[in-house]
Formats: sequence, C-alpha cells, structure tokens
Amino acid sequence: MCPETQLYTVAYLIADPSRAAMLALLVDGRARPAGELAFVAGVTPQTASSHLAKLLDGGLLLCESEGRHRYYRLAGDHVAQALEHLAAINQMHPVRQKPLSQEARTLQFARRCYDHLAGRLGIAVTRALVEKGYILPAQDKRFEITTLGAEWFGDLGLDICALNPSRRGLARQCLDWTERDHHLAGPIGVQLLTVFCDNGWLRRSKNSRIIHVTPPGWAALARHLDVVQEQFHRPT
Amino acid sequence: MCPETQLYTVAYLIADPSRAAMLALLVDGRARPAGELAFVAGVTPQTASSHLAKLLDGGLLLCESEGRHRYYRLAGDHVAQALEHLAAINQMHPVRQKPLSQEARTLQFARRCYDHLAGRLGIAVTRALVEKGYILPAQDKRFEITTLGAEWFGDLGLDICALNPSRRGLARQCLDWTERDHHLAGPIGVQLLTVFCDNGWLRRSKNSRIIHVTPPGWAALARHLDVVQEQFHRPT
DNA sequence: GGAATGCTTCGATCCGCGTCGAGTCATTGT
DNA sequence: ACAATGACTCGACGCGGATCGAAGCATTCC
Repeated sequence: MCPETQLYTVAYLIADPSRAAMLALLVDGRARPAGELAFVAGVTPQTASSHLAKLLDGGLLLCESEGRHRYYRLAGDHVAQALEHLAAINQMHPVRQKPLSQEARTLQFARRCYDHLAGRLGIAVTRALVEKGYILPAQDKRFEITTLGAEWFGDLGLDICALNPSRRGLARQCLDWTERDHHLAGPIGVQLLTVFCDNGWLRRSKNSRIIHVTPPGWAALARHLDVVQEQFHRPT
Repeated sequence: MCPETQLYTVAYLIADPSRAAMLALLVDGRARPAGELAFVAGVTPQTASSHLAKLLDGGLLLCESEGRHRYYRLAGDHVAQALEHLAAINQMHPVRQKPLSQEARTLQFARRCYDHLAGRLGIAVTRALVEKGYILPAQDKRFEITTLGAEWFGDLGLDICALNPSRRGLARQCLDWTERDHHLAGPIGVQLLTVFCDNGWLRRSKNSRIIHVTPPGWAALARHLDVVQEQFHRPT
C-alpha cells in the first residue's frame, strides 16, 4: 500500500460498522473464514470481501488460504492494542451506557483475551498479585516477577523457569477492553489461566470467550489472593 | 450523544483528514483556539467548528472558553494513547512538531497576551509567584492574592489597592497558547508587565507580541523569583 | 456607543463509499 | 466431468457527511 499512510487512513478502516464488527470478533487473535466474518457483520459475502480487502491492504489483517476457505486474522498485537485503546475511550467519557445483556455482563466480568484471563476478574487477580508482592509493574508495559512471586507460582504448579519468554518478555501488561486498567498477559498469564482451569477453579466456555468461576474457584481465589465474590457487585 | 457508543463511533471521528490533522496537533496535550485548528486542517472556520463539535460530543476533546477564544484540548491521556497506537500501525512516528522558526520559538518563550506576560516565561513567573506564596490558585479561574503577595507587589511599586478589579476580578488564570498551563492575567497581570518594563527588566517589541528579557531582568527574576535563564533550555 | 474579531448555526451542494446483484475464478465432492 | 461451495470482481445505486456561503452571537477594541 501507499507508504505515506496517515493517521486518518487507519481510523477510516475501523470507522465502518461492518469492518468494526469483524475486527471486534478478531481481537481474540484467532483466524476466521470470510463467510463467518460476513455473517457477524451482517452483510453479504461480496460486501465483506470488499471490506476484508481494504483491511488487508491497510495492514490490519493477515490472510491465510486453506483449501477454498480464506482465514483472516489480526496482523498482530499492535492492532489489538490499538483497538483496545479506542474502545477504552468509549468507556471513559461519562455517557450512560445502555444496560448490557446478560451475556455481555458475563463477558465483562471474566473472559479470556487471547489465552489469558481478562475482564474485571482478570484485573482483580492482577491487582491482588501486585498487592501481595508477587509481581511488580515495570517499564515498557511489563511485569517483573518477584522471588516471592516465583515461589507462589511454583506452589501452584507453575514452573517459571520452564516457560520460555516471548519476544516481549514473560509477563506483560495488557490493556483491558472493558475496564480502564491492565491485566496480566504474556506466557505467564497464559499458563496461569491454564493452571486455574486444571485446578478446577475456572472453566472456559466452548463457543465464547466467557470464563466461569466454580465454587471451589471462589474459595481458592479468596484463600490465595483475597479476591472475594462480593467485591464484583459494585455499581457498574 | 447517542448512548450506544461503539468502537466504530470513535474511529469515525478520527477517520476524517481534517479532524485527524487537528487531533494530531493536539497530541502534545496543549490547548489551541478553534481558528488555529481550522488553519492546520486547511478548512474554513465554520467547517472546523462542525468538526470540533463532533469531537467534543464524542468525548475526544475538552473545551475551555477564554474571552472570545475557545481553546480545545484532548480529553485526556487515554485519547493521546489511542492516537499513538493508531499511528503505530502505519509505522508512523508519533506526530512530530514541525521545526519552529526562530521567531516562533521566541514567541513561545515570552510574549504578551493582550497586555500581560505569557509564554514559558509567563508561566514560570506565575508558578514562582504561587510557590513563593504570593498568589493562590482559586475557584473560577482566578488567583487570590495573599497578604505576603500584596506586600511583595507593593515593594515593586505596584499598589494593589489602586487597581480597580474588572468584572472578573483582579487576578485571573489565563490559559496559555503554547504551554499546557495557566499564567497570571487580569489587571494585576497587566500592571505587573508594566512594572517589569518600567524597571528595565523586560522590553516589548514594537511590531510583534515578543517580549525580551534584559540582562538586569534575568538578575532580578533570579533574585525575586528564583527564575533563572538556564531552566528554559530544556528540550522543546 | 459602534466596529472588528472569533466562533457557531443553518442551509444547500456535491462527492465518496458502503451496499448489493450479477458474473467469474478456485477448490472440493460425487 | 459436472455440480456445489466459498470467495472475489465489476457496475450501479443511494445515502451520509464534508464542505462552504451567509447569517447570528458573544466578546473585545477604540
């Protein structure tokens, strides 16, 4: 595409309801075929195709052909980050949101972002980890893992040393979609969610990003991190 | 605004070249009058006004009326962050300021605003007055003059009691054009500049709003207010 | 007080782009 | 091979919105 890309060029790509719906579905990082994206956007396949071509050209998406299907995915974390930051503006300015559906509120409470824990629960857990002194917010949107933290993770069956840090480190700060705060991401975030699920504390949904907390899960969260169910009944 | 704010709503606001140009100019956090924003966007004032109203309504900008000017600024850091993340997608650097001319930089350093002192020097003087306890920021964009301050102004040959307060008080906070801060305005601000010039500390330019500081002026500023020349050599 | 400046509102015009129907290309299944 | 499926291209339509001229308000200057 034209190298002289301007700020409004990218925004323009997100500014269309159909394209935004597609992008919103893709923020979890997974790839989907064009037809599914057309369906969620509520447009015909040919319209969707036009949109996807634009997004591809604009560098927001990547495409992968697989048989007669073509799978689209976000071009990278930087795109997801930009989308999250845009969404955060909506949350900020004091306009009364419409009452959310049950599913939306559940999604807002706990969900997975890529494959780590997000939503109010994700933030609460992250805050607790910081307060307990297990992790420390550091430069460049990272967390530093303390020796105390490494020990705690180890007790849970999560061996820090066994993880190989990604390009951007072991523990990252990820901006949350619904709340204006960060939650724990990176390899250790992924592994933490896995351990929580293996312990029977959390449970992933099959067809959505919703995360459920089991009764033993609440007990464990209260025991380990002082995170209790009642604190999530706060207004909005 | 419509309560049902979606992702594309915010993106739509940034997706227009004119609006993007304005936002790009405002990412430094400083406030600018509508006319200047119209100029950088390359549109007429009425078009710019329409855009600014949309951005205001969308929660991206804040507005502050100051005399017959209306100063617009970003609604917060979260907006700047979102803009930078968007810009990052095109591997474009966060908006850099065009290099300023010599005159522009001098103007940015010290000038008169109506007939009081503005620019970085105006802000530094105002800050010093606050730190010394001579004036206090008060409600409704005013300053309160302390007894200690009245004494100090008197020593300079500026009789507070001889001034008749305008409709909006004796000492006002005036939003600065170049910096993201306020400087001292109102009758006492006008009189202070007069006294500084009478003392030979400052000198007005004939055909511009530039204010020059004389060598004795620097000495006096350092002696009275701890304002020294070196502090203005900070980057941009 | 009247003139000038800065900004906004209203109304009208015009272009851009999202949309879909029809047709084409590629892959898969029978 | 032929049909079926998934996706892309082309062309035409129609609406939304960016733009500017003219007029209206508010504030400041003289």
